[in-house]
Amino acid sequence: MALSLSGDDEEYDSESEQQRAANRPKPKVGTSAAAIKLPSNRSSSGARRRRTRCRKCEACVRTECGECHFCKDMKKFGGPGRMKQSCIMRQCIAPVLPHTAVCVVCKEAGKEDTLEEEEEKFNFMLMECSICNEIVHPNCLKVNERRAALGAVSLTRGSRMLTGSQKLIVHDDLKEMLDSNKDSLKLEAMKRIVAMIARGKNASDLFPAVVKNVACKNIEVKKLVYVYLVRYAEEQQDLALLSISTFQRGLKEKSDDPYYSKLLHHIKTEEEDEDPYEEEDEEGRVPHFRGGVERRGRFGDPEDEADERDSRSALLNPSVKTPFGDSDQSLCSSPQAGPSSEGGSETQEKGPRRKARRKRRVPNRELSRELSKALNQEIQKTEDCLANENRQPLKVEPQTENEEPQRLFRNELGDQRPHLKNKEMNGTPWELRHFYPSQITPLGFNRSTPTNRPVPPHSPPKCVQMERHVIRPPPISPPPDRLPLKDGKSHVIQREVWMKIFGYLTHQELCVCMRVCKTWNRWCCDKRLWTMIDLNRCTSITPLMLSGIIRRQPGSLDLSWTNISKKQLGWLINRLPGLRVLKLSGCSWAAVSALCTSSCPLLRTLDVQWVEGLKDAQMRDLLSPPTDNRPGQLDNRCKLRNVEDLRLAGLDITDASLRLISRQMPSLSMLDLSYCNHINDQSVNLLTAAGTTTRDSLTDINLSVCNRVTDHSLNFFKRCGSICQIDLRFCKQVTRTACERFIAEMSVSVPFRLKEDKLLQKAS
DNA sequence: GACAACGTATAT
DNA sequence: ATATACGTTGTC
Repeated sequence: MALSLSGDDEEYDSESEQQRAANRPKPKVGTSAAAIKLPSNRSSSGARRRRTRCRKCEACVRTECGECHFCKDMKKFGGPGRMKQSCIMRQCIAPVLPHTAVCVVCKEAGKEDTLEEEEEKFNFMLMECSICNEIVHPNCLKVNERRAALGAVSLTRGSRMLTGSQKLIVHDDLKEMLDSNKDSLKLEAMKRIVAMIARGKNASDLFPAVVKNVACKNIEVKKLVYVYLVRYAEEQQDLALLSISTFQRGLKEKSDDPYYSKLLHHIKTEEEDEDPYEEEDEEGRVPHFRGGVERRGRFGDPEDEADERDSRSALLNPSVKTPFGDSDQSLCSSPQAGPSSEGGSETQEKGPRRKARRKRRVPNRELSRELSKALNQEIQKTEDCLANENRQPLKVEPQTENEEPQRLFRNELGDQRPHLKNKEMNGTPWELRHFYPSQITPLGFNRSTPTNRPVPPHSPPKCVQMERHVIRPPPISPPPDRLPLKDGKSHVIQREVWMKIFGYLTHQELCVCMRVCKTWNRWCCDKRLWTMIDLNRCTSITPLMLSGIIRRQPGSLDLSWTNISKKQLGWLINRLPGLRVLKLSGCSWAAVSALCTSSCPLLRTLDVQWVEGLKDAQMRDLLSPPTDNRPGQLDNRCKLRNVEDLRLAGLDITDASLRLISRQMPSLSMLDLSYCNHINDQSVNLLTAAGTTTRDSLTDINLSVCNRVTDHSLNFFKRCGSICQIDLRFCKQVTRTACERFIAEMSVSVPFRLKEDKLLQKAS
């Protein structure tokens, strides 16, 4: 939106940015820079406050790793100290507002700590409006609203009142800014205006001021003017507006710009080019905004590739688009748009108006398309802004157990914050629909290993730069405590009971539930319901999915047979401090190699079976300690030192790898070496040799379909103190007799039995 | 006042 | 697109 302004950059960046731009060229900025601040604009709404670490999350309580890029820059680790960034392993996953933050209304700090009741907590915790950046207690909004004699209105309306109260001032400011001869001010004004439109506000009184800027040389200003005019023309059902002479003049001046020359062409030919396909017009313009259900069916259809980005933008931003009166009914049924009940009501509320408008159809199909395209570009910009918003952690101050007040805030106040609602509300279900394509059937623990390695899709999607986005995990127990009913009462069943019920549902079913209403949407996102995220064989891992994963902070993540890229995987690992189980079977070594540079000290289970290209050399990289041996770099232990369950089936590894494993993985308890053709008796000897830790730690070893393993290996296993299961099924050189002999000999100390042919299991 | 590090401008 | 630099904010 203008939309690109996502409200976020509305106040905070504008002034400081301008100054910065002016001051930047010289590396050393004088202190005067700070002095030139323009407090006037800032006063109309709060400057955005920087967030600070929560000090509680797993990342915050860690010590610096000393290995990462940022640590190495630090003076304490011998670096120059120029980067001034936090250790990558310590990047807070739930940043909070600084404790000096106070409510803009009552000037007091967050008070939720003093309260017991969940709803009260919510009402008295500090929250930040992402449009105006003001920090308020939701309760103070309500109070304000009552004072304004607006009657009993919802919190949602309350927030609108707050922003609405600034409208007059803002309008005057905007006119002034548009009249100024500074492009930067014009740009800022246009950004705000388009943002207002996106919020459903009437900006028609600004039309004369905006039109003056049609000829503005600044391309950004011009684009926004264009967006405004398109919106205005649609609103007024007056395409003639689009060809007003000033507008044309403005475009002509920039006729070398394909964007504008194309548009100009359409405007010029508009009159003679009457649309002969009026009936099809609907089809012609709708594709950009197709609903999710329909889209799901089309997903992956190459013919639709071109539309995909657009349709996705629309899906992500239904209410951004809404003010522009474009097709929208598809969104009503769109699962993406759906989870939020207010999203639905908003659409319904505006429905009739839009229907009426639709009847008086814009005659020029081409132009319509052009408009849709332009609008979608703006919408896309918004989406980008939303992505950026992740960088501004939304977390509000104190972290009670019921976290994510901002999410709540957004949902509650979402109506006039299309950009927020879209991100929070439909980002989730959108991703998740793609998490579980129906054809997915997770591979088991490799008993039915494919004879032909399934080919993971090539050319992984490019990973957006998300390095420094802060993505918050879900609340542990999101409010409200009970489902609010229409009559103002609450449902008799408490949230925790619902949670138990939700606990019985599959993730796919949870995704359906998330579309029911905003409360269910919130509840169904509960971290406890997503301890394990399974994306096995999901053909395309998208950035949205990645952020969805981070928000849920799963303990277990299955990315087997996906086309995840190295960058994506590295990004994920660095942001999943609590990850215990990681399954990457069938991925490329290129991707898995991300583990070489990322530290995941808590990882307990690593599944890298059937990873193409994973041989001895790669195992060495995977298991070798960090290479930095400077003083202070004391951690020379293996990056995967805490892995207890290692799955290496189908790899071309030899004794060289096993030697490393036996030395570097002291906690290794379960080892899967099935289908490893190079594994032989000597390998088993290495694993069980005196002095190795694996000798005592191994409880479960899978050597099925290892054709070089013979009866002799069984003798080595006698040395293992903890061994409980030895799987030698389908090992051609292992005999049943040898297994029976093993059982007989072991019976003195540990009773074993044959569970299946050549599958030895401890009896008790 | 020292230190940490957020958020963004700028360089590559 | 990504990496680097740094003014400035936040904490102690």
